[in-house]
Amino acid sequence: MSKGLPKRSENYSEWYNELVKKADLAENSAVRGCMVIKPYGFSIWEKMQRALDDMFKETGHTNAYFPLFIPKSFLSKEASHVEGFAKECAVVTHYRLKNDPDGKGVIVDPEAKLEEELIVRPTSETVIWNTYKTWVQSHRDLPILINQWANVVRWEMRTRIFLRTAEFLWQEGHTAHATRKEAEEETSQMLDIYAKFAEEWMAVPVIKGSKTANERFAGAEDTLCIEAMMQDGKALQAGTSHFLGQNFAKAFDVKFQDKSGNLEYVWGTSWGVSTRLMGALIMAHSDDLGLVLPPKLAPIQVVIVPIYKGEEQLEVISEKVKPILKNLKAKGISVKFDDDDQARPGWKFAEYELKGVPVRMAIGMRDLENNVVEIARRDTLTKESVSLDGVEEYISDLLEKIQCNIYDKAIDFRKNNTHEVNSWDEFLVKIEEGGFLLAHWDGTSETEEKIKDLTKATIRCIPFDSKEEEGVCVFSGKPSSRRVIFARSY
RNA sequence: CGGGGUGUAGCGUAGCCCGGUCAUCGCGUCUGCUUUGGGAGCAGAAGGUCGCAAGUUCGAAUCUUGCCACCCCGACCA
Repeated sequence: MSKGLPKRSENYSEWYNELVKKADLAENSAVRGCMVIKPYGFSIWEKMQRALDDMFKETGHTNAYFPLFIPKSFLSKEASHVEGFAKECAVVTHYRLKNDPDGKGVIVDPEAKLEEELIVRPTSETVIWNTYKTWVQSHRDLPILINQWANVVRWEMRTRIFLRTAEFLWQEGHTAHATRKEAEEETSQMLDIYAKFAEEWMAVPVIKGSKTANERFAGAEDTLCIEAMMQDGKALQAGTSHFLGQNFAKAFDVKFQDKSGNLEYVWGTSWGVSTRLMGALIMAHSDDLGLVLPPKLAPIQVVIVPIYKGEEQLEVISEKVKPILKNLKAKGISVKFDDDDQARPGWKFAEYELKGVPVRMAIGMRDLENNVVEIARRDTLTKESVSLDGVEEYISDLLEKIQCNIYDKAIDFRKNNTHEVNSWDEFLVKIEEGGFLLAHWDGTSETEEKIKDLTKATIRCIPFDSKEEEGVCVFSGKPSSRRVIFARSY
């Protein structure tokens, strides 16, 4: 482990790449655009999965699994859906290899060509709706509330670890309902869950809103999203929830008989968050010393570093630490006692800072004499001496404080980097400074496109909470009734 | 797919312009002793098809050509 991370202020993306590697979250793999998620990184993802999965279950969803491969013909059934994904699909054409006749390794057996080529799922709407068709006949079969945890593949031209990889892990919820209203409610309920997760677990404040037509999911009638701001001022879409209308029901002929005996098309939703959230988590809180993890998602919440000379002192300290470990664990706090003799305290301090462990306790003979322990916070980098009596309570309160503090910090950052702009000149200046711009927009795709071409900024969302307000489009001067959020994004 | 860059020990690098004891240095690893309150010190040791292939040459990490991989910037996207 070499020391030192690039500075965020000097090269943000290099800082990010190095941090991901040095904190042992993930690394690039032999396959271009794909990543190896390492144990430390994966355990954060597992914590995210657990929290989200619990929330899905609480709202009546169950998990299931649909296949990785999709018949090519399925993709072409929903016109806009094909258009959205066709350019980035991996295609399976053969099912067998054979030894190269020239003796060099293996080749694809030309004899073993598939009759119908298979697409590696970029998302599963098509297989799932093709299945729902057989599951739904009556209104009694509805709603269907299913989620799956899976990997998907989108053949991206440019990839970035966690933020955009060719293969990524995610969950995709796919629900079917009898009424438009119910499907719409589901769509917004799931968005609320994502927002709650982002804010309460990840400590990342998000803005809820809907996407413009340009940014909408291919195949959806409406796409809702949560948008977060990263420390470089760029926006990151952290989750999406789609109201599919009857688009997929019509494409796959999914009908049900309602109470009065009429045949109706089913209403659908789909919603997902991915390992991209790992990128959001990293970029929202971390600093030049390494990761800063919210306690609720930290694989190790507290690390105890003994400071000692010789076996005997370590013995004494270990004895004192034992009940603390036990009590913290009893409170559901994950704690590690690092008595590894191979590394010195200073090295450990730096290492756990790099890995974002929220609380560090250092305990040596000097502390024992005074019945105290030194407690250091990762988020503020402050240290203080705390009495050993009732230290477990103290830690448990501190973890909550840290969770709140990093959320507050992120919210302040967003506030300081969000600006209302009212003229095109102002827009051009502010967009270079980064952050979110609240501006009036005339509602047309043409204007949105032009602004994107000129500034690389897109409309991240039309926020739900934006107030009705008369104004004129920042670009075209046409009338507008509410502000939207413009930003450069990941 | 365009434009730029990089490829030398597990990791990070010097050397490349101007071919010849040049394979450099740091981290890490191993051994021993001393250390332990912010990335330890000393002594010793191991570790390399210089991305791959062909060519030029008496001689190639260095020059030429081709290929491969990765990174950055664009087009595309969660």
